[in-house]
Amino acid sequence: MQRLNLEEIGRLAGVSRSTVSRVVNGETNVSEDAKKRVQAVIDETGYRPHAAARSLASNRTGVIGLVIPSAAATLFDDPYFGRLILGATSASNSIETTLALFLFEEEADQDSLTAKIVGSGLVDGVIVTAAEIGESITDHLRRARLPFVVVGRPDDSQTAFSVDADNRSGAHMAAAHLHQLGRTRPALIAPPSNTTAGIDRRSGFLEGLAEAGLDIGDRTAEGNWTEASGQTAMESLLPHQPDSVFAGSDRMAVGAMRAIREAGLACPRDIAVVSFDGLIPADQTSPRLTSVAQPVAEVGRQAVMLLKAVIDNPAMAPQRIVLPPTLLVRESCGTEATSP
Amino acid sequence: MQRLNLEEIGRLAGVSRSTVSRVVNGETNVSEDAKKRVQAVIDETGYRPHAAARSLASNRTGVIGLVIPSAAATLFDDPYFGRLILGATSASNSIETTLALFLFEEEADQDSLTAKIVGSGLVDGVIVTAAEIGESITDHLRRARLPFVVVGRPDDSQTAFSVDADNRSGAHMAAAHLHQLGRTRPALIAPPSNTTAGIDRRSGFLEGLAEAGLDIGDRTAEGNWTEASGQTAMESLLPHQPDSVFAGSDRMAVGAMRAIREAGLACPRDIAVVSFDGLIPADQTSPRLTSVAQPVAEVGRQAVMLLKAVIDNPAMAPQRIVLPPTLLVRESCGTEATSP
DNA sequence: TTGAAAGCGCTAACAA
DNA sequence: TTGTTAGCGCTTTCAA
Repeated sequence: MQRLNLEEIGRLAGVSRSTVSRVVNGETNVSEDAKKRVQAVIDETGYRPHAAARSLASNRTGVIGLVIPSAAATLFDDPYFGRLILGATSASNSIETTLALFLFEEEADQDSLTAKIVGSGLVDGVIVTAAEIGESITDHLRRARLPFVVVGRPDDSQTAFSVDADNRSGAHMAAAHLHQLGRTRPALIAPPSNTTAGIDRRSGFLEGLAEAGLDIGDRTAEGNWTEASGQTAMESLLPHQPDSVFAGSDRMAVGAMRAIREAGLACPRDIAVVSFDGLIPADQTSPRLTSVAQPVAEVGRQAVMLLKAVIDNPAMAPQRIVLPPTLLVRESCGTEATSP
Repeated sequence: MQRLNLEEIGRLAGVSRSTVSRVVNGETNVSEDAKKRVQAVIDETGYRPHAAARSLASNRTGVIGLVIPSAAATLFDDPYFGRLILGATSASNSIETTLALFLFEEEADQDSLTAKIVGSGLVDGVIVTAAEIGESITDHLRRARLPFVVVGRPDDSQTAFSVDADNRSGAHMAAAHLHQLGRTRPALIAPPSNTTAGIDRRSGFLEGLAEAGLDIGDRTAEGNWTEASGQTAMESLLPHQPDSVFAGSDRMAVGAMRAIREAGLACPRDIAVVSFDGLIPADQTSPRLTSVAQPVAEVGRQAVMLLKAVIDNPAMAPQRIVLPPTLLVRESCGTEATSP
């Protein structure tokens, strides 16, 4: 079984390899007749262009990288990255490019992997998930002139391409929801303030509160995304007698609900809970969690599409795509306004 | 900024491009002196070989594929694939190869994606997760003579390379554990019988029971991996008054525990629960779930290593690697034997 | 609209 | 131990 090549297809179709190449690449300057003959031979033989040869000649690999930094071990405990990968893969498939995954496990990996990514010409561009503020990867990429798109909010949204969920407005919605239901003593379990998502969710929530004429007082604590931290935070909040709480992530909300239960209080009666993410299956909590759902897969999809655009047109002006979250109203906030 | 190539490095080091190539590829027939000079230039310039050119000349891409079939949307709700990807990526990084991800979302994708994978010469080999019995992907791969390793138990373990957790012995351990704790009326929530993992876990459990002189009676039901199915199964089991249950997956166990709780029974007092997977965080259930943990990341790692071996030595004899699970004893079975 | 020909950066067989 | 040379399969001018 030997590999078919352009020359061979050309021979079978009675044209030169150049013409076959033109047909394969959908160029227009080919006669209908030639095109038809060539296509027939291709279909018949199942010919597929050789990726490496193509890359070498065209300087395009048809591969994009998805870079996920930081200790990934914990990352997969929540469905976020799975969803992101899913969306990105789906979009990649739809545009005939393949997705390569790069996980940084340790700090040490970062430099060597980055060098490998930019140096080998293996990818046409990369998508970088900006987990924490102050990444150096993007610097490397910029220096190497390798097209890249950031998922999240980059430090310099002026010069970078990025796709993000609208954390700010999502958190704002959560505040409005609590207010609508008549809650007057909201608390906040904020996500880490060393992440842009954390910063945006916190400020969006406070903004929403202010708009509703509500005050957070000292009913605020910070968690680190985990369930345990949500529980601890809620425990520290209980003495301040909140009647509702916004947890900056589903997992922290789960912890918070446990704290509420263990304190002998009821959710939503005593304390309404709303969270951010919308990633955990509805029936995994009781009562089912009301949450601001961010469109994670769609973020992945759009990131791929944006990256493709940048690759195809390197002169493109920086662009930031912000995708709206949706409020999933379930039972953890109740559905009727509490009487004041 | 123009790309450095072998010729250029050779010029700077005063040798031919062949010698540089030899140094880069760690061949031994190079004089110490030449090697040193070349290496110095490489370090200085940050030269990296061009992946595509290398592939074209050597017929090796340095890329392996990880193929995850079936509707992936639901797959990421449990941490299994995340862990697998993690292990595979980590191993790939350690052997200087990169991992490309191929997800089949729909049946339709399967053929076109498979054709793309085998036809384009994009990968040196692939790892296939065999979710369900009767895959046709492996047939394609075999026909194309593309090296592949199956994660799970392939239909024909005689002729294929595979890596798997020892589902059978793991389930066996679960049975022994229940017996040791003095439980005499065990029930089984079996995983789907159209998966090899499901078959193995069921038979391993029954075998363990038999060995302990216990009988399952009609205390058996089948789930479909989901929490909801575990709950339904447990509900159907309750009338048969089991004093313990083995759930074939963590998620089904969570559902089962909910059914137990909602029936007004206590776990572990009335019914001990042991599950398989060990994937969900311990404190996510109450009581914390006793589970047979399968080494998922390690399976991914070993699959990569085995694939590399096959790629490097195509004549290798088929090999199956089975990794032992470990019993995570927590509280859902109690820790002391119940009095008979 | 077509074909001829050069060359992408590398490996590997061969010769020296 | 080293260098020379011939491709790998494709894209892409350029000329016809």
